[in-house]
Amino acid sequence: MTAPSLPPLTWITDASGLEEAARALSRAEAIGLDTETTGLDPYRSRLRLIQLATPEGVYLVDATRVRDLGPLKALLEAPRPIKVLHHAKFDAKFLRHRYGIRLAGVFDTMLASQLLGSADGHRLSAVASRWLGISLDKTMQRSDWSGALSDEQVRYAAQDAAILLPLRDAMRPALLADQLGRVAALEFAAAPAIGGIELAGIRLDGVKWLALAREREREHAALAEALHRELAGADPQLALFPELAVSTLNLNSVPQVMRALAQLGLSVPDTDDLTLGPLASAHPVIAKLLDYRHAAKALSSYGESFLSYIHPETGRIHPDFHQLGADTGRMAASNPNIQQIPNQERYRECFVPDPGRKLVIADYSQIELRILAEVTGDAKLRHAFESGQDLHKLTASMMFGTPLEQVSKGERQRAKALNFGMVYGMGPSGLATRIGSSLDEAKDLIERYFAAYPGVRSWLRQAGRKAVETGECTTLGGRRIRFTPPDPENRRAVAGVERFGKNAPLQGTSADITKRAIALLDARLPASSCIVNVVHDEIVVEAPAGSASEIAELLCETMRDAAATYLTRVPVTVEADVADSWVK
DNA sequence: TAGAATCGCCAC
DNA sequence: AAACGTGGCGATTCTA
Repeated sequence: MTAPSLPPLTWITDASGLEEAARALSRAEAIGLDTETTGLDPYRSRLRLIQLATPEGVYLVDATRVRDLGPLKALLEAPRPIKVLHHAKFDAKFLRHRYGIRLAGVFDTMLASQLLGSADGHRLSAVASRWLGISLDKTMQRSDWSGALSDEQVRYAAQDAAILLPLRDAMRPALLADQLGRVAALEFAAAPAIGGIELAGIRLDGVKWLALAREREREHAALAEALHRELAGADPQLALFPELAVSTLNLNSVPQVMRALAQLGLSVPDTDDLTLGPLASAHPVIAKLLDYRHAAKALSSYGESFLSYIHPETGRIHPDFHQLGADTGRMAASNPNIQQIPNQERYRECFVPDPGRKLVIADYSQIELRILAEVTGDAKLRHAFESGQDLHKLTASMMFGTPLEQVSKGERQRAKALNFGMVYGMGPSGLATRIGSSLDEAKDLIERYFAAYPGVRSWLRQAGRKAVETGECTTLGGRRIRFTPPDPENRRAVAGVERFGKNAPLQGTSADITKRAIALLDARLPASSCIVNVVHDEIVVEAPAGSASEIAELLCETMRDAAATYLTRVPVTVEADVADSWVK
């Protein structure tokens, strides 16, 4: 379980050494690539070492002495040799920021490990141990890399790069045996591009945001005062000491609010929006409580504290994107979660381009329903998209036998709920709650929906069954989503897996498409433009004002190309807008 | 008392 | 009791 002996080390401290190394490296089929930095933030930390490994030896580039990586640029940006990295996004960000190098031809052992779906733990040490039976000492990882390096640091740095080659040799056959070659190529190509998105960040107008926050603070305070009066006044005991009551009742506490409501004669099983919403019209205090919670949420998540995410050096927000954040293959984001900014204009208009530039906002229209049409092959659903007509209206027309031009608002609304519900594996009771109908009515609607789209019924049934039986779902991009099959006796667990089995291939294929678009865009966009945000089926690019309309066209075309890689029987529509803020 | 668990809610 | 999928996160409450 010890590390193999280290191949010879070659220090690179000047341009001629680098050129010689580049010649040797370009002959390799694959090279291990790793970097050591003084910190995690590309804007505030420096690259200290660049380690490049071949089976013959490891080159150590002293980045404090070699400022120009020119001789390596072509090699790092070309598809060959393969660059093997662990968590390529991290190194790619530094290389792009410090040297303008757009890393390509990547094999990422971290992503490979995640795709292979082994147990948790995808750090290099865990992966090396799992695949090579080697124990790596990572104590040097967080050591001080800013000054002179100890022998131990150098050994550690070289070993991290050297280990990547045998690691790839071990993982590649496993990926191929598991039919994961296609999705691995997709993820590997997207990784440096996603690093580019983090590096670019997105500008937030702090003045505007703060004004919005202040407005909400006033709202919040007024609602809190009114609620305290109404809720505390109801308690005969507390009514004797209203001042005390005002200071003790915590409006953010579910049990406390529940008790206070009970004293008003309003006993509720839950205090969430779904439960209280229908009661709001009859009870003003509940309406006020919901308003209060809205303001409280706005303030805690999207108040003044949000400004701390603005990077002092760039003046922009640089969220973390988790490439394989969801089991379905979707990305997740954090610090902040840029994918859950309120969809209201007053928030979104605070996200702006630099002066003289524009935001180009593009999104796929109803992509998951188009994927549903593709995978089910349902002739009517495919035809609906081919016709280019209003899908929900068309669905309503088929469900209710109403001529297209006579479809009522209510009919269209119900058809829309059905269309969206199908993507989530919704059942009769879920639909009934959603649209406020009886269970029988919901059952009738579902029956009408499946009568309109018979191919959808059979596919969904099969997808649910397959997930339960095999413990696996697949996407059109070749992604395999594996999980422990449910206990057949556990009806709830079985139902849950059935719903997942219906949704995951659709959501996951959507992720495949968006990631493909990200990778293609990174290669096609001119250097003056960059992707600044991605929200599942939406891509935002910042571009010079003068070329924004051309970039919009390029964005649309590229997103369509990405979709066409996986959807061959259904047309895909992309809508793009050029704007001065993140508002379409 | 720190961290885990839970509730509630934001997005697509 | 549950009730349509995927996440992240703030505030409160629980737990060791």
